[in-house]
Amino acid sequence: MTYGIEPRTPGLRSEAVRQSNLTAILNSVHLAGAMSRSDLVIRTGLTRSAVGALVFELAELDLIHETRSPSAGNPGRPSPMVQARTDQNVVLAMEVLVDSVAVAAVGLGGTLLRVVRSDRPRDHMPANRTVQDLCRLARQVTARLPANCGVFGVGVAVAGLVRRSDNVVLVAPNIGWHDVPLGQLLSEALHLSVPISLGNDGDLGALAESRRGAAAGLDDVLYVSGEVGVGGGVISGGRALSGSGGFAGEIGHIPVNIDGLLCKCGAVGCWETEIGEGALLRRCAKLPNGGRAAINEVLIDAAAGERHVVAAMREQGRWLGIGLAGLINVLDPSTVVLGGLLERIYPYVVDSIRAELQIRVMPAMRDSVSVVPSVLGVDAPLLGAAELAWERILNDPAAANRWRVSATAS
Amino acid sequence: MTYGIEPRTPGLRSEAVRQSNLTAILNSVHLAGAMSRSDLVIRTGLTRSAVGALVFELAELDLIHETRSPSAGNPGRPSPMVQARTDQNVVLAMEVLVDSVAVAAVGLGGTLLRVVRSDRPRDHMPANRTVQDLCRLARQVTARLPANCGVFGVGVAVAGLVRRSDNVVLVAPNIGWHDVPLGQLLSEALHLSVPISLGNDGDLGALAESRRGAAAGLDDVLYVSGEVGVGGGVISGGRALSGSGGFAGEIGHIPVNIDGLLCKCGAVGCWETEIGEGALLRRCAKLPNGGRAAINEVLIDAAAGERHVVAAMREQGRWLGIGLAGLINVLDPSTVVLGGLLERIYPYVVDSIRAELQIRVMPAMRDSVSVVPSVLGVDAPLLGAAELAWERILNDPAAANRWRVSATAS
DNA sequence: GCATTTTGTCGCAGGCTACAACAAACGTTT
DNA sequence: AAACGTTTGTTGTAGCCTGCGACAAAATGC
Repeated sequence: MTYGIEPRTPGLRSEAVRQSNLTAILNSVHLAGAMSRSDLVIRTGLTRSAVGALVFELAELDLIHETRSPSAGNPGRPSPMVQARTDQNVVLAMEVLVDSVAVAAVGLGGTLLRVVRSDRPRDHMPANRTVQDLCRLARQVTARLPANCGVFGVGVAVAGLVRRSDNVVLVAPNIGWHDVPLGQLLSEALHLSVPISLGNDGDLGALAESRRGAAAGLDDVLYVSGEVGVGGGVISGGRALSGSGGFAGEIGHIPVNIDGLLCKCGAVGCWETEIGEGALLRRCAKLPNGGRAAINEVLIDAAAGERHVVAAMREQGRWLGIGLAGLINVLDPSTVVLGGLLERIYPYVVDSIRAELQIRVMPAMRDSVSVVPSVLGVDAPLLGAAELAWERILNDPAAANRWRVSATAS
Repeated sequence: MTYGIEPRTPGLRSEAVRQSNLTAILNSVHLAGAMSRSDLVIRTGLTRSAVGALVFELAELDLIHETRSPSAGNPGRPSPMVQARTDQNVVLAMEVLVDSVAVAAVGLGGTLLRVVRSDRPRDHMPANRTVQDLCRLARQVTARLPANCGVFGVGVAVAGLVRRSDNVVLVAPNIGWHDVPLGQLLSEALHLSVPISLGNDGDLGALAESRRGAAAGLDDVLYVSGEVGVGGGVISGGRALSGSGGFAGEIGHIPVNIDGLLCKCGAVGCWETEIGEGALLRRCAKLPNGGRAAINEVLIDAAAGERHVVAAMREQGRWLGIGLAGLINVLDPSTVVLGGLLERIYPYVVDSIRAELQIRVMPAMRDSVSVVPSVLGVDAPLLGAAELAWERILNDPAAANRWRVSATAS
């Protein structure tokens, strides 16, 4: 349901059709999993001969392969299954959060092949230490990949504002970074001559949940992730909402309580001050800097039904609902996905959220929106970073061999 | 600066290239005005021969025509100017606001050829009366069109929530409508066998300002229009943000003042209660229902520098800034366009807005966003409705003759 | 084992643009 | 005024890509 007017359209040459159709096929098996060739014919609307040629080309590129489909009992010649060559085509997905870093190999098709996480203190951390950590984890991951495995790129989810044009982390307040050229540092340290793409962890979490998670296949998704800070991302019309500088989705700092508390950002009454980790600990009379341990205590108390913790959760949910209501009125998502800390407290806050939405969201939208917990959990940003890294290949599969690098060469 | 991953891609046939390239040419002269054929070659990246063939086809369809370009003093063979046949190709643009209706003929290229407005009381108005009014105005407009003029469609901007799939106005609180099949009613009453498209006035205002107004050519625009209610629209990545049901952009009801006033929508502290017409009148100690006359008085007082009106404006601006800050943090627009009442009070509120944004918007965005008044003024929703009506032709120019209807035939 | 159904394959036709060579129309220079 | 250089429209050929129709292949069911 869009105003389908296209923006400035550059001219197309006839080869663009081939490229677009290769993308359609590869994207199908990447996102929807293995399917038969005749499924692809239906999905794309192309003819059997066209799909045949396209599948052949992708198989030549070693991106997909065909297998005999198990006879399903139908009459007629069986159509071979087309599936992504997951284990021979991977990207590295990395994650730089406030209190952890992680590296994973993600196969074409979205399979998480190997994951290595490493917790770290919440102190401010110099960038080169982080780069060293990431490289160490990356070596652990690549060492265990099969010999004939090709690596196509690196995607990095960062808990901060990222300038995508040159892969610089402009600000990562909770990590203490400022104008860190993370892309360049990684590229020099990794010894892997593949393209590196950075993205905001909230944006990439949203991407992952809308592709493979709680909102799989949905085109209008709001993802809210409460970690130390509150981040999020918006998928609208199937595309990530990026904004003019790529900074869209800074939902932690929408003003919701004008008479509220001072936020780390300098303003008063940001949403983060009411729904962040600190707010929950405050309401439960715990030390606001108690970190993960304190949160775990709170969750245990909540599960036990402790009266004042349950009340704190209700209040937390009320503020969650207030902020969500505004966002829903602006964005009209079909689904709101709650991740991070918000996923963990979901059962205790969902009722107060729904009550608040019932009051504050315009009727047409309040009946259609659903609020659900994340299903990808902590893996969401990693899987989103992988999607980001795959983008180049998916948009031009014919050029795959130009980007493929042997995993063991590093 | 987008995460350029495309959503589900259907297969393309080779004719899609022609269609896309025709669109590129027609869109160029529609949006950027007349330009030479060699300009089109540069703009599209196509070859001279391809552009030649495309321009020839569009001229055959009577959508564009070529004129000898005035010799610019350069050496070389002069390139003919290509321009839209504005006066032979029009759409009807209609507008249903709370206290006025309007109809215009808008030529290809966006020229406002004829406009007829009609004010009306702010009472609730039955839909068939409005339809009659629109038809009367439409006859006045079409009667004065040239004889050989073709009409391609009707676009309607409505101050309410619109379901675009079947052109039904779900709710228009200030007009008192509920589930009105306006598209169907108009289609029966107009006796014009052209497609009708409805859109929300805020969304269409945003579209117009981002195409031909204060944010012309910009891809990430937030448009806020304070009329009786507060509406708005978002252009993101060059596309109108629509949301899952097409209801996105209901920015009047984001919660900003949790201890504030009861809104007509039933919630407390909606933005509309702080920046709407009623809020301004309240702060100036006027009757909240004084309507346009009272607003005019306030503006005269403000221009005269009356102390308490200026103070009221400052407070109005502060709340404008608070709400805008949240929206900017979420959407990262390059430009915020203020329309309707907000355009008229712009000079008196802009400083308080800027001050508030300075505190509340994240650093990376606050330095890049600009807040400007509308340049299309009251015509913005009409011009947006016209863009909506042109959409079909722009996306498939070769089918133009299938949709063209003689203006005098009605 | 034969009919039926479904699907892959092959050759030809149609549509579209790139490319290169040529022609046309301008200003400039001699 | 004529020759020259420059820019641009035009024309014909080649290359790319998909649709279409006919045929072959591989399954089920009687």
